[in-house]
Amino acid sequence: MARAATTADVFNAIAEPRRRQVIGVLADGREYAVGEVVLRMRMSQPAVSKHLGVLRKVGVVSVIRRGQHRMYRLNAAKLRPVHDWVKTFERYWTHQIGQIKERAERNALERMVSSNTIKKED
Amino acid sequence: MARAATTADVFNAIAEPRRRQVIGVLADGREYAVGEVVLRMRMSQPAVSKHLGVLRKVGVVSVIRRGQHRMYRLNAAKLRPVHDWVKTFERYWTHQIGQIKERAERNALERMVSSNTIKKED
DNA sequence: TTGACATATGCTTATATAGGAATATATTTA
DNA sequence: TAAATATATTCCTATATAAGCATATGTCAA
Repeated sequence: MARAATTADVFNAIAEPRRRQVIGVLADGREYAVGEVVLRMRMSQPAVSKHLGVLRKVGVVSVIRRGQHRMYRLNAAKLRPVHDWVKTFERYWTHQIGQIKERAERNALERMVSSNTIKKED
Repeated sequence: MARAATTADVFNAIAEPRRRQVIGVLADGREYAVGEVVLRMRMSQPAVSKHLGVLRKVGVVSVIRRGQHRMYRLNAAKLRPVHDWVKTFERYWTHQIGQIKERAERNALERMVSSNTIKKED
């Protein structure tokens, strides 16, 4: 089995740095024509178009046509699964780091006691 | 240029669902032997070993050898770049959604005015 | 209609998977 | 030493890039 497609889900889509950069351009919530994105990034027009295409397929951006332009807009809500998933680890670096470390070590000891490494003492 | 390696950075490493699942097992901060992870997931031992290998290369997990076991532990701090990046979009779904939408539309209108679509009226 | 402009798409190439199966490499125990 | 146990590694294959280049498609303007 090969790697999942970049369009498989948001996690895969944002794995590419250039794509996060594109998202960064749209981050102010305004809509941008492809050409405007190209100007703000050091990338070719086809490359930008393709990245926008991936982001569109996963719903992270939406498009509407206006004249000869295609206006792209960020649909930040689609980033929420990433946010929610990684947020569950917030506690590991938000203050009480010491406490958490301690608890982990205490638990580790607990497990050692019931591990086969020490089964001799049974 | 091909897709970046899964070991290129955290974003690529966590793109794989199975890998997030492995992280989920280690999420309590305790250390786990490979076999324990295998038991908690419906995956072969080699598969788990490989995923752990990727996570180790990007520093998301650390290993220590204890007897014939390899104890893996989550190093959640490495997930922080993901957290920090996606956190900047929190405002889009945390309350005031209406306001933000409004602002975006107002800006969109502003841009329309100076766009060539309406240049006729010049 | 013709040309200028904006954007998407097709093609090519090098590279990297993820998982299964088999096997190698410890390490412990009898 | 041999068997058992735990984990890593190798080989295999189908699949999917990302970027550059050329080109197709669509739209506006004169």
